[in-house]
Order: sequence, then C-alpha cells, then structure tokens
Amino acid sequence: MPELPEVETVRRGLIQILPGRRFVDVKIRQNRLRKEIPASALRKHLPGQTVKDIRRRGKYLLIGLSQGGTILLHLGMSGVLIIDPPENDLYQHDHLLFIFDRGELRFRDPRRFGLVDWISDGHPEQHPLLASLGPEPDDPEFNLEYCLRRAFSSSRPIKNWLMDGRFVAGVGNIYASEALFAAGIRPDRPAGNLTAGEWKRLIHALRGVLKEAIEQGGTTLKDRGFKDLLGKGGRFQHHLRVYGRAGEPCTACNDPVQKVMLAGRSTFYCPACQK
DNA sequence: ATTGTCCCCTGCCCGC
DNA sequence: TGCGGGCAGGGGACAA
Repeated sequence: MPELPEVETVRRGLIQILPGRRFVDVKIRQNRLRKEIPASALRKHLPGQTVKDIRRRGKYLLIGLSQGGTILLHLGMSGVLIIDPPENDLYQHDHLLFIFDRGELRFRDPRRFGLVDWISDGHPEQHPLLASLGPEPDDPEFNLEYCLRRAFSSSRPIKNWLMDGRFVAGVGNIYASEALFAAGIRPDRPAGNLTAGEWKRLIHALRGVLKEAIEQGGTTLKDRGFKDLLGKGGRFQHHLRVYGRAGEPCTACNDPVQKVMLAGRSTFYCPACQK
C-alpha cells in the first residue's frame, strides 16, 4: 500500500507528535508479520526511553530513541500507524501497541506484510534490510551517471527497474507508472535502452511526482486504503494521470489509457504519449 | 549476475 | 446468497 510519499506523510505526522514522549509499555497481540516482532528486545529496551527523532529510508520508518537504539518499521501493503486511538477501538489486526506516558502508537496491518524490528546499535543504515537499498530519489547521487551505470545493458522493463529498491528506494507500483507517464516513456522499455535524455526526463519526472504526492498527503485509492496517523486519507488519487485509469481517456491526448501486467503487477500507460 | 516465479496474509470485488 | 478466482499500493527466497 504505502510507497515513499505515504510513508513520508506518516513520518511528518509522527515528528509533530512523538518526540519527547516516553515509552512505558509494549503490547504485542500478534508477532508474526513478515518477520517475527522481536518482543523481548522491545520490552527490554523501550520502557523509560523517549523518542528522539523519526527518519525515513525508502519505505522504512526509523524511530530513534534518546538513549540509543532504533525501531525499524515497514508498513507492507496494508499497514497503518494510528496515534492515540480511543481505548474501545481495538481491531483484530492491531498487532502492536506502543504505550507512552501519554497516549499510544498502534500498528495495524491486516495482511501482515509489514515489519517491525529493533536495531540496537548506532548504525541503522547497516541493517540488512537497509544496507542494500539504493539512493533516495531526491538524493544527488541518484543522477544520470548513476542510472546509466546501474541500468547498463539491463533488459528489464524500466518500470521493474524503478520498483527495485536496490536501484532507487521507495518507488512502488503507483508512482512508477505515474513517473513514466510524466516522462513520456513506455513502462516495458528495457532499462538499458533508455537514452541519456530519457533518463534525465525520468529522474526529473520521478522527483516531481513524488514531491507533489507528498504535498498532497499521499494516495488513498479506496476507503480502506492508506490513512495517515489521524485516520485521514491522502489527496493524490485525484492527481493520478494513468494509475487505475484503464480505458479512460488520457489527460493529455484523450486516447484510452492501457493496462498491462509487468512482473505480475498492474501497469498503466498511454500508448500515444509514452514511447 | 540478472531475471522471473512463487510465496507470505487477509479482504474485497466480480462473475457464475 | 454463496462461492471460487483474481487482484491489491511490498519484498524476500529461490531457481533458472
């Protein structure tokens, strides 16, 4: 569900609320997510600590603690964080509850593709799940030279390349389609065949799409889709140009938007506008 | 080394 | 109304 803009939306919410709060308890109702929640480590290290900072790396959230250690969170497909929910509002898929001296942060994830981990040392970037992540899309390191080098001679469709976190972090199914539309590049083009000019357009388009999506608070496709900390949906679904719009007229040329499957994922594009 | 397939899990929507 | 199949915004393990 959540890609970079949605996770960033959550991060910006957390940074307004969590710093200074003190953990007093951790309640785990279901510890089998993508990876088992390290219950004993969280119970051992969290109580008494306060939240120092909240960072994002790709689709991962990192909650840094005052006396060392970091909570690593990934929302998977269906995960949401909820701040200070009403006490009588506990749901079946509320798996993890961080209890603070005032209030509570809750992790809800029906599909359990999410992940919670504990990083004890001061180098969270070396965590196995983060170490192989590519640069952030807005990192200067993610530039023309980098893309040409990492995609050299690759026959993978460019959309699959964009969604591979080892090349660039945080791009998922929605924003890959949207960025390729904005760049005018067909999603099934082999990544190794893009020209320098096309890469420049793509890098620029990706950054632009992500920036606008963050400004709009992310994408909420359905009522049950992404929600921020306070349970509010995003607004970028009203700005989507191709995603989910199969058969509808292209906003640029009126030709019908096409849907194809790439690597098992729905992919949307305009055959007239994207070459 | 790169690339595709399968799988984890629940819920919803569609067609029969 | 019930049921099976397919699909859902992620990503890791594995095999070819």
